[in-house]
Amino acid sequence: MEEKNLTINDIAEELGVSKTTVSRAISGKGRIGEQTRRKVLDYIEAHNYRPNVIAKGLAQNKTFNIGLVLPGDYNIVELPFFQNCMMGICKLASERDYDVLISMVTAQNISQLERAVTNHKIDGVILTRTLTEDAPMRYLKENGIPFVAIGSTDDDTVIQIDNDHRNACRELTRNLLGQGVKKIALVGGDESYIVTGNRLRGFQDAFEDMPQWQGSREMFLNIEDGKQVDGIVEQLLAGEFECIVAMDDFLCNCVLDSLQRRDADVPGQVQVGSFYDSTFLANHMPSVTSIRFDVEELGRKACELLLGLLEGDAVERRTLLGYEVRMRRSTR
Amino acid sequence: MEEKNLTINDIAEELGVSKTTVSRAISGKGRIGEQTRRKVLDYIEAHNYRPNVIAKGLAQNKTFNIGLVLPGDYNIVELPFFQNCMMGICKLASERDYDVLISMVTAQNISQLERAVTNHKIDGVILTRTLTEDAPMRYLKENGIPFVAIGSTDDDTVIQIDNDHRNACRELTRNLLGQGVKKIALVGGDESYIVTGNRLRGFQDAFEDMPQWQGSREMFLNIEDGKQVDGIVEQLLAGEFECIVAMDDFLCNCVLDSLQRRDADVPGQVQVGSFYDSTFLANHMPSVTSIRFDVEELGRKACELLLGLLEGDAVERRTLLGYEVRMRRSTR
DNA sequence: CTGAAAGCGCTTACAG
DNA sequence: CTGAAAGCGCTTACAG
Repeated sequence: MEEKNLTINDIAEELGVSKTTVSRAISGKGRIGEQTRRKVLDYIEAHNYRPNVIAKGLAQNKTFNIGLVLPGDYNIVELPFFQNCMMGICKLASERDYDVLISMVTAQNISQLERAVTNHKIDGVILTRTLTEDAPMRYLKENGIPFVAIGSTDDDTVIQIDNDHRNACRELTRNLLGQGVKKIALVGGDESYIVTGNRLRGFQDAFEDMPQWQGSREMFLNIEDGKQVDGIVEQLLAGEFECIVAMDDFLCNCVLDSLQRRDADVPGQVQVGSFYDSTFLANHMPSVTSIRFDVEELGRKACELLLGLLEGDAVERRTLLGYEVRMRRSTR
Repeated sequence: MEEKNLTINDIAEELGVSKTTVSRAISGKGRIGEQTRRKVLDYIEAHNYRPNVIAKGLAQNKTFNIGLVLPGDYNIVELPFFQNCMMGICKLASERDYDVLISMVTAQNISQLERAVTNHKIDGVILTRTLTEDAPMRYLKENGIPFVAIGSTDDDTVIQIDNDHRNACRELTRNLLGQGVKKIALVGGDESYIVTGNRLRGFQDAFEDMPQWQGSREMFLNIEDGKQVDGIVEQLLAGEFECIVAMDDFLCNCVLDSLQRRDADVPGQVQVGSFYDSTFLANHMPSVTSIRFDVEELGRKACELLLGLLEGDAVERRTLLGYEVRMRRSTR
């Protein structure tokens, strides 16, 4: 069990070859006789030797670690997103023999990220969200660290990957309008999140798509808590709005709570939809119309981009992943 | 900005000393003249040199990485727990110049953990939960990897740290009984989670504490979803139970939903409590009586234990952290 | 107090 | 096709 760690040196001695040869057999780089290769590989297999990645890294000036930046100041409904992202990233990294090292940052404090970088512990970084004023991103750019951003940003020097929020919201909204909704409202969150802008644009796109649509619409942004939502809902009920779309499940949940407390029937009196399905509302009664993204795949692809970047591949600057609009019982 | 990396060698040359001396100035190990030390340290400060931790590690046969094992198969309400844990761990690790490398495992697949270990990428591991049949734990023990477990286990050769679930549940239950509840039920989750057993025991302790208490109690375990809960609630309402305690916020939420659908007033007709406050129900109306733990502190302490272990300190085998019972409006 | 040398476990020109 | 040697950036006996 506790067999002392085999090294490339041990193997070389044991097999009567040089360690150069052993190294070549393992890496597959450099010419080497087929027989010698087999001999080495067989030995390795038999003694299940695993090269020391750290030493390899030192020699190649790499770490085979990628940094994953996770927000320390999250909203609870965002958690499944980060978790699924992380899963996709970890899986791909693992397949390619990289490891994932995490740095938790807040808007005010990115010291964990700085540490990982200045300590030479990572080859590149994945950002799991983008802000309009993005400290981690700025830091990485200034220091020339390779990174990819999950989320969107105007800065098109950064490699970014995102779900197509805009078109997803557009399609969901269009569906609603197409069903004859005449008074519709949008409740959205923090505008310092870039995704908020994208969702908003998608919502607006839908109206441009349907110039024949007649009715009134109302938009509320930077809404933070249930209290505010409750006020808005009160106002909307008074105005006899028939449909409320929330930008995410947290807000949507607030809307539903508020409607329930006010005895408004969903979807009879008011239809409700969410622009982001975090699985929070999956089991809600009635089930809520929303949009589904494959977040694990998003993480996986992001990681693939970063590894490509690190290995010098030409890499797509901007990747947009699909979506799936799910009309459920909270709308008609 | 893109100044090529300074090495210990560059500094030695620049200062006309040996690299041994530079190394000693940095590490503080070995005798060294105060003047030389200052000189080196000043130079380092001025050029803000950071030693290459990887190289240091190679020389010392360490990595300065700890592995964090996170479940890939989680229930959504557990997420804030893992997130807060991670925060505490990352903060302490960062302070001590360690990094945190994550492995996501499931009951069937611990390959990410195995990779990190066999690739020599970590010095030790933190487990973020314990199961009765715990594959990661078994693997770590078999391979002699130092680790600490967040959560409890019977195996007292393992270093473990946990919140005092048992006493917390005991106190909460006692409060309820003390208020004159006569028919009380417990709804609990998966018994393969050790914490389930602890909560159950705490619940039972309360009755032993109050032998004078007269009434009926009912316990339901291994409950998985809202459907099952709904059935139980129906049965309990029929039996005129006045209090339902759920083992966690997920189940509690199911209970509340079910009660609401059945028009049962909380706390008027039925009082409701939760044995674990994940912040999910924090904003619920009415606010839910439950137990609060300082999870970030838990993670922090766990990390402290592991680092102590790695540095050869004598380390407490079993650490139990406090709790806070919060009586709220869902009970009287 | 200080330094030369060997070593950690790999890789990679260079020479043969 | 194969190997001796130098090197990645540190540490650490050992000697002085």
